Amino acid sequence: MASVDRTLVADLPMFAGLAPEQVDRMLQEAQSVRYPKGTNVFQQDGEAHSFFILLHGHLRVFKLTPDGQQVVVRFVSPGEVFGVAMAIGRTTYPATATAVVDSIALVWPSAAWPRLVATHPALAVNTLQTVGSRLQDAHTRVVEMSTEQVERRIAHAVLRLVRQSGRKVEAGVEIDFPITRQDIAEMTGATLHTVSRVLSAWESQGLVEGGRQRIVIRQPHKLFLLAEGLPD
Amino acid sequence: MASVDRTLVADLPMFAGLAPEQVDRMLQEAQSVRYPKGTNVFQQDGEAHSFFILLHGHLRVFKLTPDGQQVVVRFVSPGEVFGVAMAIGRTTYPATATAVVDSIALVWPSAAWPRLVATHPALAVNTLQTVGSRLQDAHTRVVEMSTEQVERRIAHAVLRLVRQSGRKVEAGVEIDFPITRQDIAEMTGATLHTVSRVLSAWESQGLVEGGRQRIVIRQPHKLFLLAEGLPD
DNA sequence: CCGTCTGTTTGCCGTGGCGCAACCAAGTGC
DNA sequence: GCACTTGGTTGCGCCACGGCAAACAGACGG
Repeated sequence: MASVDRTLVADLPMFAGLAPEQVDRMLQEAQSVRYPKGTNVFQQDGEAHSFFILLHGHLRVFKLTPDGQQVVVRFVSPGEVFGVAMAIGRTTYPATATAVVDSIALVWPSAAWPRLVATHPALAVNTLQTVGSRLQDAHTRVVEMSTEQVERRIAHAVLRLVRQSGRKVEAGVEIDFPITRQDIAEMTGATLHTVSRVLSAWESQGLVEGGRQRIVIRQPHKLFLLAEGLPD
Repeated sequence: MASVDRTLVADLPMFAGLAPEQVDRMLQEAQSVRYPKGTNVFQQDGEAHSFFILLHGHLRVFKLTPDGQQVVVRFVSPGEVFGVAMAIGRTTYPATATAVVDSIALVWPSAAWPRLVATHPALAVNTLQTVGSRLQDAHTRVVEMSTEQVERRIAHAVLRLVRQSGRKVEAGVEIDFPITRQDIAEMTGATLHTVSRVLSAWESQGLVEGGRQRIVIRQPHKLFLLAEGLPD
């Protein structure tokens, strides 16, 4: 097992309040695992054997409904903790996580969680903050889905992706992993068709420019105004 | 300050893993406060000075959008922890909590939280589980809003209310606090009018019976089938 | 007991966005 | 280089809901 350099991860919010030696000791218990593009890191309803920190790549976390529809819960970026099912009192994963590009994650056995939090109480506190902010995100999403129409929901979703994974390019800001219109649809409760129409409209206004699994935001501020429903 | 009998609250999930004396000591730091019907326990964007356990009554927690629309986040029932903004790393409350009936809550100053979790690590673990299950609820709601049409969403909302606060009466199961069609609308992302129409339709099928701020479910199983989209 | 207020019901109409279908374009594998 | 697959675009018709409007009924205060 290749040991992971502490300096890569010691600054993550997950490890706040832990002494460097403590972080080292935790890292020694973790494995670093590769997940090639398209593979599942864990599966909905599968036994929650592990929890993770993403080191490299991007994951798509989604729920599958009984009738086969997918709903994207979130995208995971490097540095984020995920798969903490055990910590929140579950024995199975509530969703599936798939690598959208080749990815690498640190993996701990869930069984180690109780001992780890007992030894490092800060872990529970840090995880509580992480889960708490996800709860707020989820509530924000509920509010948006309750009160906004599709175009604004899509705008909000795109802006969130920009904040989380925006990369500056010549033309503006690009979302730095492959994402389809279908993905955006599954994030916003819209259909592929509607998302496509909206993005096309934005493109013709010079707001964004698109491509296959690619979105570049040319005028983030304009998009923000649109998301907030303000006149521009 | 009236001291609260430990036996009333010691079994709550929040205090799991704490010794009786520890619970006693925590209770000594809490105040028991009355909130008459219609008053706010805390306000959205207000400073998160306290966290709470509801002893008696029912609260309606909602978010207000910039344009004045309300979205109900949840209803709080006796025994539940709420207002844990500080624990999840916020300095202000993300929503408003209003007493829908005369209510009583235990109140701790948020400032005491860091010391309390340091002394009783189990608190962080228990809160993590609570927040975690709320996160799952929120995700369930997102999935429902993304994939189901109104009638099924309303059915799911009503069934959740039944599970949380159902009281057996002669005619069936009644939701044991006053709730309006508008409330249901704000829980499901529908309008008052649509909710009213749906409930009327159910009533004419003998599924439920309604009244002013009152819903009695006469055939919970039928409603469940409807919620799951199964033929009956 | 009456006026008022708040919650509810119901009809009618308009429409946002979904479903379907056809077509197109860019990768990808052989 | 060509077939095939995957993702994207766009037109058309429809319908589930929302918006508006009007009327109603139980609760509450004076």
